[in-house]
Amino acid sequence: MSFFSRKMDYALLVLSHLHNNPDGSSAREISSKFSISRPFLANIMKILCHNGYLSSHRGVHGGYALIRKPENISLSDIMDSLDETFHLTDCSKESEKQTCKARTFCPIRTGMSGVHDRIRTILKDVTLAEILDPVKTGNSLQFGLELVSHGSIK
Amino acid sequence: MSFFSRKMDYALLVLSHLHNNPDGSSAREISSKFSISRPFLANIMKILCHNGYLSSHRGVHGGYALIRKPENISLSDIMDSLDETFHLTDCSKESEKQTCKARTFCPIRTGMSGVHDRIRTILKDVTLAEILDPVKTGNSLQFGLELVSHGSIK
DNA sequence: TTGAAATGGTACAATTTCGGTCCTATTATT
DNA sequence: AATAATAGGACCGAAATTGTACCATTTCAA
Repeated sequence: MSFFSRKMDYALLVLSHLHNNPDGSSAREISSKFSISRPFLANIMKILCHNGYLSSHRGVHGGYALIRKPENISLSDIMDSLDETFHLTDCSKESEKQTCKARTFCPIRTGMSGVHDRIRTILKDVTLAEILDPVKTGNSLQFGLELVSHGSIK
Repeated sequence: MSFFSRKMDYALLVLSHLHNNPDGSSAREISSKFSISRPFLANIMKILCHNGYLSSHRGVHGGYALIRKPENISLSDIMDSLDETFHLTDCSKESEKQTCKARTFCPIRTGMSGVHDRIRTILKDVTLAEILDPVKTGNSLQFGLELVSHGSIK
């Protein structure tokens, strides 16, 4: 399985596309451009709109437009909006009936929490702007270059 | 969903427990100590053994023992052994029929790759030793402290 | 020598999550 | 009036995760 769900991928695509099309676009247009299921994409756009990322306009020439600045949207924000808040383990979910019977003497709980925070820090730091233009942002410069030489995604 | 599967959690528990019990232990013992399904845990221990982390000994007083040093076991290693190699997106899986039809013009591929590498770096850097004793290792010191003050896992 | 306790291997079943569909209502444009 | 779009749901099938079962083999001890 992948760390990012398809919902998350598509949300990023939507936000990206709308950033490049300031006049807005429709679910039909985006689904066709990226060969994605239209109803599925529509669901995601509804969510993004509901969470304040997009403005919506009904009717024949309706559609969505991006209303939040990419610099102010973190990966963590988006995941939260999609109801996919990051958790390293079940244990790190705060609410929920904690079924783990070893909490009081769990030998890895503290150590795992450090890892949790390190990954969460990345997700909070990386913004949509950085995803869209990785070279311009200082934070990701090294990694953007590393990508090219390593070619971890081909 | 959690980033780490239950398999991964249990594997860490096993490795941790065996580190604290250098003379070895059995699946029965560990499953009972942590209130975990014995057959399920047994399956995981088989895998860990098969991948060279543990030595096994059959028979009445048999069991498993840790044979690799915690400092030489990264989270990434364990995930790979469990057949759960980290991928940020489907796109970052190299083999597999790449079904994404937007590869050539995907606006987020490069940016995502940077994030992929940053998380992968953490998973490769963090060792079992660090999980077991987060304060002693320099790398995680800051995060170990952050944990206490933030209390992200309660 | 027999039985119990352990691993080895593998197949199978239950459950949950994910990815996606469908339907109806509402709004806006032409 | 027709069409194209969003709004808000319920719903479903497939796949992954999680857990079980079974049987064989090894080892030790009574």
